[in-house]
Amino acid sequence: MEYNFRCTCPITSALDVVGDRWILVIVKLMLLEGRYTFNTMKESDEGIATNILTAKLKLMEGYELIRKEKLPNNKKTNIYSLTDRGLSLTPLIIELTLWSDAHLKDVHDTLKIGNEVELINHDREGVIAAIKSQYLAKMKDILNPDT
Amino acid sequence: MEYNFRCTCPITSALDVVGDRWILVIVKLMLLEGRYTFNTMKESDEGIATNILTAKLKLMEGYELIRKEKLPNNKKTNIYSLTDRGLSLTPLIIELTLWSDAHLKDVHDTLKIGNEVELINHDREGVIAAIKSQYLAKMKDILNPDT
DNA sequence: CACTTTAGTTGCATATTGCAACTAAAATTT
DNA sequence: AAATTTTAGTTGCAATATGCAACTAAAGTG
Repeated sequence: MEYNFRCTCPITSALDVVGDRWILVIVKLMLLEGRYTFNTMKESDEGIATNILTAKLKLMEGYELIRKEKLPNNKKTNIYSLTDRGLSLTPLIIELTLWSDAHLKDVHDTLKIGNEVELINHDREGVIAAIKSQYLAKMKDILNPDT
Repeated sequence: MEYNFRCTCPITSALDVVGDRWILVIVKLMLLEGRYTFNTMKESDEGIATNILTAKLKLMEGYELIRKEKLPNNKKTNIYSLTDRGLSLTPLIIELTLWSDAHLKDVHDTLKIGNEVELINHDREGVIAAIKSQYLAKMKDILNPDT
């Protein structure tokens, strides 16, 4: 994978990896909406085009943010799952949620915010840990139905 | 300002505003590197082209992430400063720093990380508050030299 | 009054994103 | 087992964003 960093700054370098229009959206689809196949991702509200989805999934696999595998009994469906590296973007997702709640409600009238913000403000670390462990448990169940 | 949101998701909507290659980099230049004029920003390590810088500053002003003003005694130099909305992106910047430290050191050998990560891990909220208050004090000093 | 600084603009090339239609293999239905 | 549907893409083309390099105009400086 050809990383291409603009400079030595850690912040800019992180943005060289995840600073685009789609990667963090895809992380959200996987982490918070439980989507783990190509088709369920393409059917999301965001309406991502299939060529873009293909390209971004390939890129994210190269960056080791996600993994692509198949179940033993199905040669067709690809299961995409977040790696630890991808999962560790959870705090970023959390901060985007908080920023939206604080700053976009007035300019975006159909913005859909539930009670996540209160939960996060009450126990940020707990929410992050819960999201991660629920994700891992779910994917383990999908990839290792027994055990 | 014509916001254009893909859907009702708060995370995706936040990315509709700041999810590009430059906006958060510019926030960093202002917040952490003390740059507040066009020329000092263009001279940063990131090497941003002047047409892009012009376009992004205009966009950020439209989004009310930054403000553009002049000092009374200088009709030439524009002073760009972060609004509260822009300043509240600080936690996002912090998380990008942490993610870089945890995940890019091995693939980016010239990545420059100091002791920020320890400070953040020791007192995240304190670091965020300190960055914000130092920024506000500095800009106040520049825009209101007396008082 | 010449020179430099500041903040851009302009023209053009390349890269990224987006749309719509199409495809091939695997799985499912009849 | 043949036809249909599902899954995961690919392909061609248009539009938008990013990048490079040279240029400019107004303001400030020596």
